[in-house]
Amino acid sequence: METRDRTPNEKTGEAPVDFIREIIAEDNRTAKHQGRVATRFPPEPNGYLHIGHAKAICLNFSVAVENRGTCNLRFDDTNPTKEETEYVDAIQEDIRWLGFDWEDRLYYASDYFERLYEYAVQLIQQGDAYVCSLTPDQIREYRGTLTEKGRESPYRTRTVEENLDLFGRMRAGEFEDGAHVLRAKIDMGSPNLNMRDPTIYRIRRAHHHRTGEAWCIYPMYDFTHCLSDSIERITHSLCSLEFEDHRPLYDWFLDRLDVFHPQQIEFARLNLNYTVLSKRKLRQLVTEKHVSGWDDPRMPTLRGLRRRGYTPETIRRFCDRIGVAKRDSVVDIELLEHALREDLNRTSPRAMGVLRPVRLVIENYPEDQVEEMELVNNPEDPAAGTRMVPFSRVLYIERDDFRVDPPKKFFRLAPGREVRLRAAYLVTCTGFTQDEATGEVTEIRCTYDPATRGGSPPDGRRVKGTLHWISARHAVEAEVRLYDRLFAAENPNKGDDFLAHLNPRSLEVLEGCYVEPGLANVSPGDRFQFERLGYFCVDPDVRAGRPVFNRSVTLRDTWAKIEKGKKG
RNA sequence: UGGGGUGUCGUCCAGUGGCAGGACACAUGACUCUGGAUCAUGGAACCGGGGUUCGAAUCCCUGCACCCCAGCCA
Repeated sequence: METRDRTPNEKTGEAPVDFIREIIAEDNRTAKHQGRVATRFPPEPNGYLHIGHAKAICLNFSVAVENRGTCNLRFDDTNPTKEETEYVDAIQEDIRWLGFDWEDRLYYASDYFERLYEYAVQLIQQGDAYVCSLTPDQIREYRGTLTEKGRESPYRTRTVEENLDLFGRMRAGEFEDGAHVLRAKIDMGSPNLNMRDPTIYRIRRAHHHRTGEAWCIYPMYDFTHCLSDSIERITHSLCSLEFEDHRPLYDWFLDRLDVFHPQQIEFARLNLNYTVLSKRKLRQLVTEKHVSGWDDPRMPTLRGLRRRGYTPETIRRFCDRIGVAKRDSVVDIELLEHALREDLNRTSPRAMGVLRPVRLVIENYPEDQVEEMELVNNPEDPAAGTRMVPFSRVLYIERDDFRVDPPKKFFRLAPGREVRLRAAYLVTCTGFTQDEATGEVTEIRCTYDPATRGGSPPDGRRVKGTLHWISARHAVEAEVRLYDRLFAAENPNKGDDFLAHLNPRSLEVLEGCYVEPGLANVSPGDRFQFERLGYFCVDPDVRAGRPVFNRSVTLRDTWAKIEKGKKG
């Protein structure tokens, strides 16, 4: 695994550690667990993993690796009505893609159902749990409110024998769904609602993705999670902030049962601006078809990011950079984009692609001549070598690269102006034709200077603009999908309708784009930097002979900024 | 009005009694056959009010703001 790059500490020169790594280091120092470090990533298989999960995955797995410890993958599958094998497969695939390995430590909370049942029996025997026959509404009513204490259930005083009998019959399927629940007997007067006799088992006749119909009672999260951690001898159980209130309960079960006691530590989950990360909202985007699926390149899911062209390295590096702390925060999406550019700049081969083509005719270039121009594949990586690209009399250039009436600081092509065609020749614009009705430029004409082959004028004259181009005769047609952020509002969660903030221009599909002939036979997942435009990734949707590219992210664009600034 | 948390540049993260630092973003300049990359420079913050101390982001007191909790979800 690559070295971490967290902010260096001035005094020690070492990467500072977050508060969790600090706690673990201290536990190692005091040999709390004989120096053993065991973490786990515990997803519920009821949805696809997203960038927020990546933060937790990176934390749990990295902390384990750094301490020569282990990180288990455990599916928290205690609610059969919501969980499906489709998700357990997808989750494993995504974690592997991210680059983490749980080796043979794949577990399911449902593996522990029998032991959990025995623990529940023990609780009953100790007088720490009872079967409650209140209805859900009554339970809620008895629970009290944030400011008022709760009242004890009339069933709270059932004898151990009666509870044992009832609980056994719950398991045996003698009761209707919802007729009874098993509750921990703690304190209805606790200011912490979680301690007001929480439900630990409910009757629910539903097909479970692993245990099938074997059970009709299922344990609740609070009971299951701490004991699963204990069974796996997890040393540090990392979870998000909203479980802070649950920690006393986590500890209570382990103390009452007198079993191995992991430490729960909470950290702030990731929030990203211009993004929603709640499973409910992501699901809604999919089911209501605001996106094409869980892997739509605009989705913050790992599958979406992958299809967009993100690399595992980018995501891991991003997670390293955002750090781990307890305060709620909203990370700027630009930091993610920066991580992507940084990675792709280093690794992506360059290519030329003209997205919105306009014909450029070189009047003094021989009609049938073709020259092969040598282009550098990656200036950041000399080992990537060079390639030959055909050049001829009729080319396509980017519509944006020509202006009839150029604004200040525009140093691309315009009537009378000279620019460089990348790695080819210097050309001077001699004229253009326009559509009479629309005013749209239909063709640009120019002459070239044969002495500038390769792009370097022998007289050393400076040319400010360099344009990318595609030889019309050799052009490969492509579809290009221009993606932008899915939401137009910085915080789409604000207000009661996040869909109202959808960015209407989050996807623009361009047909009739042209790319270098070398890109005729690309494969899904191949990444390129289209010079001067951005990073692009080949989509799985390739149709016969016509590649489809997704724009992962644009290049930083100083000119766009200048233009935008003028208008604003 | 109960309980649990959190407040440091625009954003994220450090700093744990001794010059408030890094990254992203922003701005300026250098360089450049990608208006990319790279390099240099700059502006920019300790929630408020008291107190302790030679010295406070850090310790104490007191306000304030924000987040989470009333599933038989996780």
